[in-house]
Amino acid sequence: MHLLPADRAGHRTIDGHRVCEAIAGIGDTGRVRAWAELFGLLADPGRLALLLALHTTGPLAVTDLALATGMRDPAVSQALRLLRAAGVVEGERDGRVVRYRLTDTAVAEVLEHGVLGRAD
Amino acid sequence: MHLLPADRAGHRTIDGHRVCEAIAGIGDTGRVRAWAELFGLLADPGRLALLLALHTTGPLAVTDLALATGMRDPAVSQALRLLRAAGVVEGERDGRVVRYRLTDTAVAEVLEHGVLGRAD
DNA sequence: TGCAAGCCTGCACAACCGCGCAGGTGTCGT
DNA sequence: ACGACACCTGCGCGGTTGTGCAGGCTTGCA
Repeated sequence: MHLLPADRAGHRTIDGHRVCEAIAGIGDTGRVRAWAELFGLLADPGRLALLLALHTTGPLAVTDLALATGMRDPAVSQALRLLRAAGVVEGERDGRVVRYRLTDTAVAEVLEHGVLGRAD
Repeated sequence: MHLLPADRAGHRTIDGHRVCEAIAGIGDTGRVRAWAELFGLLADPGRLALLLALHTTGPLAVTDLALATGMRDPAVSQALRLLRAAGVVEGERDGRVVRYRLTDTAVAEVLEHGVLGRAD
């Protein structure tokens, strides 16, 4: 198991074999980056509150989201823009109202297993 | 169910009842903040790789972590400092080597249910 | 048709973050 | 005791991010 990329070959190691094991555990760099980006979307209290609201009560309008979270509507709009660009939420127009809903199952599961359903 | 905080009472709403439902779904603001902070720790590719390595292969030294992730040791040190301040990892000294291990069960579960054990 | 509501955008500001480099401290081997 | 090693810290830089304000656009209602 020589998973060590060649660009870092001439270095001392403490445990040696464990390094390869760790590299295997880290896995594909692209996947790590993708997940880091996803976690970054959850790293803002405003966005996290929005996603929680959308996850628990389904489609919601921007104004109601602003009211529920205490944010101003431009902030909500901007947050939803990011989330929409990431494919996490989708908005559907109904007259002059746009209702957003959560579309990403990975985010939904992280919310469910993570922040909800936990005593601590 | 009038969960709407008094500071935002004189506003129009689209759905009304759903707003209270959403507020209930969001829950305690402090908890949301705490989780957002936790997700923020996972939002960096370097830190996420470190945590994955620690989670899959157990205690690891700084040098080995730097080798496994491709980061330089000051970067690893700084990342571990943040994680240690947050109570996510702990370091144990063994001579001039410090081996770190994952101590936060919430982070471990998010890693397990989230980035690992998933086909997409 | 005119007005208000709902939503989006641009701009400018401040704050934060991650990184690399250089240098410091404590520990082990000789 | 001396040098090498493992780890940590301070400093400064560049890039990114969240936010507020002001204004524009589309839609519904009177």
